[in-house]
Amino acid sequence: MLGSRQRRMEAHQVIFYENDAVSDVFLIQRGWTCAYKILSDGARQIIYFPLPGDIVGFSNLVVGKATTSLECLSETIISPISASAIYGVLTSDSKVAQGILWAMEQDRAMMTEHLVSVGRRSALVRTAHLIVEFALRLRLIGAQTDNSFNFPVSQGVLADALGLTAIHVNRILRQLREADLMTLQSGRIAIHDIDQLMALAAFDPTYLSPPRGMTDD
Amino acid sequence: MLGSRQRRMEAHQVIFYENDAVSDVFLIQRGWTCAYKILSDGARQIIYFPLPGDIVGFSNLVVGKATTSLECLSETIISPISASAIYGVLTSDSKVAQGILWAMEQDRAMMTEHLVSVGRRSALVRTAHLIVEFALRLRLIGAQTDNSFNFPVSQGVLADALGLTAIHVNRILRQLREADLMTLQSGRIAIHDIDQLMALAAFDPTYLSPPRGMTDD
DNA sequence: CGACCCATTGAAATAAATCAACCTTTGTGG
DNA sequence: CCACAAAGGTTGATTTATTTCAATGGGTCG
Repeated sequence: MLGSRQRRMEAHQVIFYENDAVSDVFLIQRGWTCAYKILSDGARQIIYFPLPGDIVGFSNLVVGKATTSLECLSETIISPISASAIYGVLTSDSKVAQGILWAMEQDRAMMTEHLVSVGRRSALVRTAHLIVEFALRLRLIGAQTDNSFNFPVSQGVLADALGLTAIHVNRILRQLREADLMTLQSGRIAIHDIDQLMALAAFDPTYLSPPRGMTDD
Repeated sequence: MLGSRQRRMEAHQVIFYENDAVSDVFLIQRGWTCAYKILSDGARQIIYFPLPGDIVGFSNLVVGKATTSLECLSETIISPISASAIYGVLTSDSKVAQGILWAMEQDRAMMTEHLVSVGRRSALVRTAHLIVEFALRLRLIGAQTDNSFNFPVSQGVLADALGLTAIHVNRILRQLREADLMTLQSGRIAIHDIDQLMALAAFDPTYLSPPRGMTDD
């Protein structure tokens, strides 16, 4: 079965580095990770944050090596899936194939939003947008019951995701706190007013939900 | 055969708008296009520029509607490919399936670079990077023989791609011109020093080339 | 000819980065 | 258990990149 093999990893461990020879794809079973690139000047740009349920590294399949690095932000459980398993599935079970395509699309949709954020949203709106995305994704996978959740992401990491400096992220978080929208404290986010936060971010949640007929609803 | 049906479109025509019900995917046969999103404040973020040989709109397949808009920048020829054709191909011909996965990856790789650009590269470097990407892609598809090429992209459009204002793009282009690296004039880019331009952009071309065993080399 | 889009340039304003300092928490080794 | 280092967080002052505002000129198309 897809994803039966499991590997446990610690925070700050790297699942793969850019350019590593990997053809496996990884299903995140548990924990927070981030996919990023390092520039020649050492700057880092996080591309997106794979969470449980996400499949990461389709690039590996096609290219035979990793095109981004993937690092654990918390203790994490992953299931490697071999290239041949994926190809096998693509050429036999069309229901599963559709699921995989959906995962690819999910991926892509988040990258798209991310790009829109970094290119055209102010630091404040951009940050709010990412936080809302996290909250909704966690709700979708059932990892968030009340309006708060663990958030093993330092302000520096957040900065790399948002294309900002850690210092500026800190100031933005203060703004969000002082506006009573949300608080980030000791590795935990508490959302005080999700509606206002979504309004601030002009957040359109449709890109996060699977299409009709995909789930059992 | 995939891509035998052809549609001709004019510059500024829109192939599909975000949220249009389309399940087709499109093979660009000829011309320049751009995929973008419009924000609620009217700002536009271009996600990437599909060129001939690219397949656009895998999202359509999975979601059943377009997740970005796709517009022609020049006269363009496209071939619609139905969802069923894609699925059919995915479940029979694994050689073609691999090609399609490669196209998806290509897409993704360009988006990644784009995101890295907008998040972490200066306006100058970012602009240079995009121009170099164009030059190399055109060379790969055989559409560029000497060191210049048609470029039906206004400075405003370029700005939307780079997350800058048209005015600033203009100033950046002046810098590139005055440094004798490249010139953009009346819809044509002339590259004077590709090596220096690539050095400036810290351009790593590997993400543009198909993997070993994919082509006939 | 007039309208519109695109390109260009200057000056002023602003968002975010950088520089610098200090504080808190966490983990580590003596 | 304390001392210390290391990482992360907070805040202020200054600088810089980029935007915004404003104005002008060149094409092109009806």
